[in-house]
Amino acid sequence: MDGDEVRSAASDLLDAGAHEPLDAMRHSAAHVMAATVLELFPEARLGIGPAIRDGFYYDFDLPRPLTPADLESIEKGMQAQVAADLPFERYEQDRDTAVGELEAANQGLKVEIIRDLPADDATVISFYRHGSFTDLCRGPHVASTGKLGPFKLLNTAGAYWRGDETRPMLQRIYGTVWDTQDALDQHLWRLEEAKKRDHRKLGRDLDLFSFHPESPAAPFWHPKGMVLWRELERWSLEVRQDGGFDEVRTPAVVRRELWETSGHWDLYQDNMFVLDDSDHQSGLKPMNCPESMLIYKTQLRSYRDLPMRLADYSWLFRRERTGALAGMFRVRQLTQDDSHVLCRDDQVIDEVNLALTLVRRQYAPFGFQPRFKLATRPAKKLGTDEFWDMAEGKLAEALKAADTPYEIDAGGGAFYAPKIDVFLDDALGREWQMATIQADYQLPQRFDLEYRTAEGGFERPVVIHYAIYGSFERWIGVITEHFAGAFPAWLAPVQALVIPIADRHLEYAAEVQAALRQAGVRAEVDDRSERMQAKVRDAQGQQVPVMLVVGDRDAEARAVSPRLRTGEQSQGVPLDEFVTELAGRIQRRELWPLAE
RNA sequence: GCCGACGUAGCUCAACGGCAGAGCAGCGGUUUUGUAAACCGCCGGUUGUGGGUUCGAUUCCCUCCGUCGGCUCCA
Repeated sequence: MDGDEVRSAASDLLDAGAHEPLDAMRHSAAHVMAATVLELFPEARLGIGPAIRDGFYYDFDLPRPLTPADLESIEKGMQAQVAADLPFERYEQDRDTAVGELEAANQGLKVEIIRDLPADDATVISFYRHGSFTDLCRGPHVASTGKLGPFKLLNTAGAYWRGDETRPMLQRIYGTVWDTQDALDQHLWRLEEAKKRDHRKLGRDLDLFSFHPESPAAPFWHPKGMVLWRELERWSLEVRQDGGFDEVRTPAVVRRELWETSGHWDLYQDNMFVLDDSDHQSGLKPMNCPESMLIYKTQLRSYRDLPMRLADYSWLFRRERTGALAGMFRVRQLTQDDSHVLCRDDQVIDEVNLALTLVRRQYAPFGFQPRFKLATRPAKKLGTDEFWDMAEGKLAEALKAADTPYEIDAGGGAFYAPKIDVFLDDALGREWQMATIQADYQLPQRFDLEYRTAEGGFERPVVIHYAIYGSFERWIGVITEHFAGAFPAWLAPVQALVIPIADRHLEYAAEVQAALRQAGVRAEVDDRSERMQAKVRDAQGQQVPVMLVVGDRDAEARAVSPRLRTGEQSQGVPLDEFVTELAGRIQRRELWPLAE
């Protein structure tokens, strides 16, 4: 669930919002579920129950934790209500009556919602009723409970009342409902498929990385994972180099004074690993930017030096809260493909434009089509409205200059600057936020950066930050799930596996391997004393892009019989010809071989 | 950090108050094979940790560690 869903969930009762038929169905399903829960637990207090992407949830204050068996009985109760085909009826009440009735029904949480509604007379307190169940609700709903599509309750989870961790924790039940059985089955299949592709499982099966309790949430990279990492790194550095970047590297242990200057000591310390030495305090760096500021300041810069583009791929350390950790998606030690551009104010648009170009280029060999959102000023912000008008305007202009369609994420900006967020849709239709591009006017001020102008005066530069993969860790997690472990050949840890049919073919297999390696292909020989069929099976399991079966016929003709992991195979392909073709595809970073 | 669930061999799982088991993997041997699993044998465990209840705990209770689903956080 992403941030937008959270926001829409929280404002559900204040917002007519859902007008899609599917949304109405989902919201109605939440009511049907709440009705059943009240039957089973008459003392239950109701929180909120909105439609969300793919389904719905409802929050309850219950006398005891729910069990999977409870979910089953709730589902049964819901089925009964669907069978009864109870109509949904809307009615309105004035504020006092509504509060009185809800208080009588022990629904204090609902009372709180009403109390927080705007107090003007135009505010209508509307309720929806079906059967004996009524709920404070803006609607709309389907006509009757019989109109609910096929549904399934998925899981339960704790959720703070109104998303506030100082408030009581309620029990949330998630469910999904669709207009057809087919659509429901497909959704359940996607959930199932996501489980199979889980990068934590594939990372182990493909021997890419491991996690250990000795260093929770910090990945240990195995040889194959490291190959993948280096390929990704090589590609992103190539993109940076073509974009006019220079690479730098900065220390991990940094004294407190720097973080005080950057503001992290005050604002981010909870997320930092702080080290105490005898005479001073330090912090492991959670971000690279402050240190790049120091590099900038080692000389008096001229307007001619700008833009100065620095890439810093150092290790970062963030003391993430235990409950937030999630495989590669949230780790405590990470590496960003971090980019800082120090430029003049009049260069901001061009530099953001360049960033957008680099983002698209870096994503291309993965087959991703990024989508962009302009995240504008939040309620709690630094700086004047004039500043925000200017900063948002520049980002918008850069998006336009780069001919980039985008959405607006109103209020989604950081408190000190607007940003452009970049999103990807993976093979299962899941949305991931990856890159973020920010034009930062605060940090140069904090570090008192300046440059000599043509006129001999001093001006303050702007810093544009972005990381395109985001972090290597998270990127590897995402692409592992996107490709289900079947990485394109240019990324695959083993690109070609030579499979000799019998021991007498080992010598020729070694020749084939040497020819491949000569051409820059990561090639191995499966010299185990196994049947060829078993070697093929294992290679398929490891998602090796290309298997090269060699036997008598091949050795004699200096040929190979390739099999792609897609199942496609041919025989007697001349060795040189095949090596050239494969090496070419790898060098061009083709999205190959792909299942259908 | 909070709510809930989970933790048994390298992996996937069984046993659920009474001798801890299977498949795969690994190792040894046999087999030398033409495109998704050859055959035989062997090894493998202080049931995450510490404590409690019990004649007896993998099983029940508590602590801690870790993981998972969410919430919160993601300057």
